[in-house]
Amino acid sequence: MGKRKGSGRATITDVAEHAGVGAITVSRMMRDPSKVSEKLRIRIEKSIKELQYIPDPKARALASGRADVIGVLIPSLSNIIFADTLRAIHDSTQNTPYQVLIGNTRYDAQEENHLLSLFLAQNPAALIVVGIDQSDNSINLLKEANIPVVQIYEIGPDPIDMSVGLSHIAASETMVEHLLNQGFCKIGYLAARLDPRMERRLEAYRTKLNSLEIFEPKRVVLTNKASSVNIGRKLMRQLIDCAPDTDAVICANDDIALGALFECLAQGISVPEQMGIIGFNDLEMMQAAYPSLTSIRTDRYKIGTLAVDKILQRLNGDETDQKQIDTGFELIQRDSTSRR
Amino acid sequence: MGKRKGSGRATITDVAEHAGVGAITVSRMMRDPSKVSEKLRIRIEKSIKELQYIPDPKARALASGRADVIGVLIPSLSNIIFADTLRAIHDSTQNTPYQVLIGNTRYDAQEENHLLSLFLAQNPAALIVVGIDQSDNSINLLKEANIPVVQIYEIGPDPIDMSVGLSHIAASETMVEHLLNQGFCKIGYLAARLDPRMERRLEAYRTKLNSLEIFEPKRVVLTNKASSVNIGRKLMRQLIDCAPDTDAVICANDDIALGALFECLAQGISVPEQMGIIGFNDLEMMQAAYPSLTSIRTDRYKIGTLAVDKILQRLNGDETDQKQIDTGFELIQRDSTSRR
DNA sequence: TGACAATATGGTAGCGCTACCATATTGTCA
DNA sequence: TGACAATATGGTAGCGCTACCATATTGTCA
Repeated sequence: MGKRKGSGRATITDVAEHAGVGAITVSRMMRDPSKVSEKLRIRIEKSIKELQYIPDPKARALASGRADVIGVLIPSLSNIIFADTLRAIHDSTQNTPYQVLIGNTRYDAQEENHLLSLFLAQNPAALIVVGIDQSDNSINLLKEANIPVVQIYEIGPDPIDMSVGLSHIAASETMVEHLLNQGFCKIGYLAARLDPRMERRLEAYRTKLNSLEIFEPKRVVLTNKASSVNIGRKLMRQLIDCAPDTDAVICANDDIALGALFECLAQGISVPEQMGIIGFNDLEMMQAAYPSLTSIRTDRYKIGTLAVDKILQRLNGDETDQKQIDTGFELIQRDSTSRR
Repeated sequence: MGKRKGSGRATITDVAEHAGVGAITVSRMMRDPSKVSEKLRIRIEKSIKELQYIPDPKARALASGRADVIGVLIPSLSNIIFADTLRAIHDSTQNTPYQVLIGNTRYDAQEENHLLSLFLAQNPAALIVVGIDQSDNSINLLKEANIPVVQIYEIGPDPIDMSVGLSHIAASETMVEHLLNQGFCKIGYLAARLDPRMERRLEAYRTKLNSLEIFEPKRVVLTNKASSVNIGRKLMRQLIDCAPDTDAVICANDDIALGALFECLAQGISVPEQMGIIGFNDLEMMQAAYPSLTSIRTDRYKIGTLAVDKILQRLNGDETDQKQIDTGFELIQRDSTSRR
C-alpha cells in the first residue's frame, strides 16, 4: 500500500485500469479523442463516467509545463467597467479548457508587477492586462514569458504583443467637438482620481480647447478621491461656484455625469438649456436618466471577447495578422447635450 | 541532460544546491521559517533572492494534496453587489498564500454544480458560495469535500458549514413597516428577474401586507428581464398605468429604484409626496440622487471579509464557535420616503 | 506478397514540490 | 558523564499527470 494518501478521487490510472488501457491513452483521449480508436474511445468514456473521473488541472499543468489558465490583471474589482469585460472573458472561455485567474492591481504598478511574477510562476497560457502603461519591469516579464499577451481598453503606438481597445484621445476630441457643435462654448471638465486613460482624455480636452483658444483652467475641477455619483455632485457644485458661466461639462465617467445631473436638478439648473452634460462609457443608466445623458459608448464586453478570441487563435497555432484591434467608440447623443 | 525541458525558472532544487542544503529544508523554510536554524535561514533567503525563486503553486498543491486556493462561486460577474464582496475577498486574502478562483454560475444551479466539480478537482482550501439554495447534488459535493465552506448573503436554518449574511425576510418586513410608519398605505412592488433572495423579500412583503389585509396583486409588477435602471422606469410606468393610486413602491434593488425615480421625474410625480420609493442594497448613488433615495444598507464588503476570516480561522486550526454570522442590515431613510 | 509508411498504443521518466521517515546534532537532567 | 529527549536536517518516494520514445498493428503500393 502507498504511504501517501491521494485525493481519494479517481485518477487517470484508475480509469486506465478500469478500461484496460494505458494511462497515456486515457490522457490522449481526453485531449484529442481523434487520436484514439473508436473502440477504446468508447471504453474509456464509459470508465470515465463510471468512475466520475475529472482530470486534475494542476497535475496536467505540472507535467506539460503549461497551465490552462488565462491570467487577467485589472485595476479594480468594484468598477463595473472592468466587470463587464471580465464577464466577457469568462463567457468566452466557457467552453474551452481555460480557466480565468483574476488579479487586482489596485491601480498600482508595483502590485501589478508583483502579481505578474506570481502569475508567471504558474505558467499561464496567456495574460490580459489593462492599459498601456505597464512598468518597464512588467513589460520585460511579459515579453520574456513568451506567451500571448493582450493589452486592453487602450491602444497605443508600441504594444507588448497584442492589444484591443480604443483611442481615448480621439474619444475626448469627439466629446469636445460634439459640445461645440451643439453650441456650447464654455466647456468644463469634472474628474476624480485619474487613471491613465482618464488622464489622456483630460489632456486631449486641454489640448483641443487650447488650440481653439477657449481653454480656461478654472473650468477644470479635479479631486483625488475615487469616482462616485456623490463626488460628481460635489465637483459640479464646485464648478458652479468657481465658474458659474460654464455651459457644459465633460465628465471623466458616467458616475460623475450622473452626479452632475443630480446637482443640476437640486439647484434648479436646467439640462441641457443651462448646462450640457456628457459622460463616458455609456452605462445602462445613462439612457434611463431624466433628462437622458449623452455619453461615449465603449464596447467593454466586445473588448473582452476579442481579447480571448485573439488568445485562443494564437494558442491554436494560428498566427494573427492583426495584432491591434481598434474597437472604437460611439457618441450616443441624448437630451443632456441636445440643444439643436 | 534531462530529456524534459523545465520551465526555465529556478526550482527549489536550484535554491537548495545554491545554498548548500537539502531541498526539503528550503521547502520548510518557505512555509515556516521558525523550523530552520537562523544560519541556514539566512543562507537560503540569500539564494532565493539571487535566483529570484518563486515557488510553483501547482507543484506544491500536487505534492501536499491541497491547493492554496479559495474558490468563490457567484451568480453574476457584472453585478456590483457581488463585485463589492469579491473585492473584500481579494483584499482579505492579499497577505495570505491563498489565491482566489472565481466561478460564474449565471444563476444556474446546474452550472453551479458543474463548476463545483471542476473546482473540487483542484483540491481548494475552502469554498464560498452565494445563498442557501444550492441543489442537493451541490450540497453533497460540498459536504463530502470536507473543507471550510461559507454560504454568503443569506442566512437560513440549515447551513452546509458556515454562513455569513442577513435575513432577507426581516429586511423586507422592515421596509414595509417603514413605509407604513411614514403614512404610505398603498404599497407596490417592482422587481425584475428574481434571485432567491429577491424572491424571499417579495414573499415577505406579500405575507406582511396580507396579514394587514392591504395586499393587492395589481400593485406587484414583475418582469423576467434582468434588473436595470431602464427596467425600473418601465416597471414604474406599468404600475402607474395599472394602479395609479399606489403611493409607494418597494424595489427589488437600487437600479430599479433609480429607474422608478427617473420615471416619476419624467411624469412630474413628486417624490415622496405622491410616491415613496425604497431600494435595496444602498449603492453609493442612492445618497447622491435628488431627491435622495431610501434604501436598505447591506454590508457587502464586510460579508466578504468575514467569510474569509472564518475560513482562515478554520484553516489555522481554530475551531469556530460561531458558525453563522448575521451581518444585519440598516434602513437608511432619505428623502424618497420621508413624509413626516 | 513483401517492403515501407502510417496509425494506434504503451512504458518510462520527469514536471516541482512535500509527506514521511531516518538520522545527525544539540540540550537536559539525574 | 551518560541516557534520553528535543531539535535540526536530509533522503526517498510519490502527488497525477504528459513528453518522449519505443513498439505493435494496420494500410498501401509496386
